[in-house]
Amino acid sequence: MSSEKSFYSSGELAELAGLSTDTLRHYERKGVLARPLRKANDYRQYPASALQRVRLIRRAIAVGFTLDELASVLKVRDSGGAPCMEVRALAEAKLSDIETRLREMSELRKELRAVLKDWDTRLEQRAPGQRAHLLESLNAGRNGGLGNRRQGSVNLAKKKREMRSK
Amino acid sequence: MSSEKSFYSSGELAELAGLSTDTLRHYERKGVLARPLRKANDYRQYPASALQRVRLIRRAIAVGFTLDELASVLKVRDSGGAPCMEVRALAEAKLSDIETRLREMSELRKELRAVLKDWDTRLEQRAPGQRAHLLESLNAGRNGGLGNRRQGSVNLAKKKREMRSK
DNA sequence: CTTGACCCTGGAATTAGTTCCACCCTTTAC
DNA sequence: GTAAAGGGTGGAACTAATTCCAGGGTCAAG
Repeated sequence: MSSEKSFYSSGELAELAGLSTDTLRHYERKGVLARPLRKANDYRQYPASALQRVRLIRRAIAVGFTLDELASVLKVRDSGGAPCMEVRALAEAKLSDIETRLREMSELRKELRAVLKDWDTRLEQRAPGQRAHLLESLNAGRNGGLGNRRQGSVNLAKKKREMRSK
Repeated sequence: MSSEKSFYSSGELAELAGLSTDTLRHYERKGVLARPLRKANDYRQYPASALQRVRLIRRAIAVGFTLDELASVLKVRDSGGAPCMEVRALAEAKLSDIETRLREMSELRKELRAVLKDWDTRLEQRAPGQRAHLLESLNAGRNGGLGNRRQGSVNLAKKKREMRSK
C-alpha cells in the first residue's frame, strides 16, 4: 500500500510539492531546505522528509514568514538546540500575526461572499437603472480594532524618514 | 461625538491608515485609490471615504489580491457597471483562495501554538539530553488535501518552462 | 553517436509592493 | 525672510520570492 518512494529527484520533489526545481534550489540557497545527498552524478537525492519540509515551508510562507525568518527558526530546530529568545519571540510574533490575519481574512471572506451574491442577484434581475452596489459592501466592513499593521516589518516608513531628517 | 474630519491631508490619511504617503501615492498610481481633489496649493484632500478605501485595499492585499487585480475589480465597482465575467471570476477565485488560506493558517496557528508550548515546557524542564522536538510537530501536520497552490498566480512555473521547451 | 529528458550552476532578471531620492513649492512661526 | 514642517513629482532603488538563462553534464533509447 505504501506507494511512497524514499528518495526523490529534484524534478519529482518539485512536482509533488507543486513548485519548480528552481524554487527548490532557492530554498536550499536560503537555508530552509537542507542540502540533500547527491548521487554519483551529482543529482540531488531528496529524502521523503524533504517533501514535508517543503510543505511546511509553503505553509509558513503563506502565513507570512520570510524565508530568512524561517531559516533562523529551522536552523534551531534542525540542530536541536534550545531556541534563543530571539527565535522564540519571532515565532510568537508570527503567531499573533497569524491570528490577526485570520480575523481579517474571515472578515474579507464574508464580504467577498456577500459581494458575489449581490452581483449575481443583480445580474439576474437585470433592473437596468439598478447600478449595483458591488463592492460597496466591502468598503463598509467594520473597521473596528484592526487597521494597519503589516505582515512582517510593520510601519517603518515614516520612522526611517524621521530618523534621517533629524 | 463624531470626532471625524471630513477631509484628510495625505499625511493624516497615511497616519490613520498606518502607511506612508509614498504608499498612498503608489495606490493612486496603480489605480486602486482615486485621485483626490486638490486644494489651491495642490495638496491632496482626501474625503473620509478614502480611509475606508485604503483599509479595504490593505485587507485585500493581506488576503492575496494584487493591486492590479484589485484595480480591475474596483474600477468596475467605482463606475457602477455590471461586473464583466472576468471580474466576477476573479472575485470568486480569490474567495476560494481565501478559504484555502484560512484553512492553512489555522492549521499553522495550531502548529505554532504547539511549538511554542513545547519550547517553553522544554526550556523549563531543562532536561539536558532532551533535544527538543521544537518544530518537529510542524513537519508532522496533516498534509491531506492541501498541498501546493500559491496565493494568486498558481503554478505557472513549469508550465511556462514546458511551453518554451516545446 | 545523437537525441531527448533531466540535472547542475551561478548570476541575471522579473514581479509586486514599498520606499528613497532630489528637487521644488507653501504655510506658519519667529 | 528664513527655518521647519508638510506637500508634490517622477523615477530610481530596494526586498522577497521566483523565474530565466546560458553553458555544461548524465543517461537511456534508437
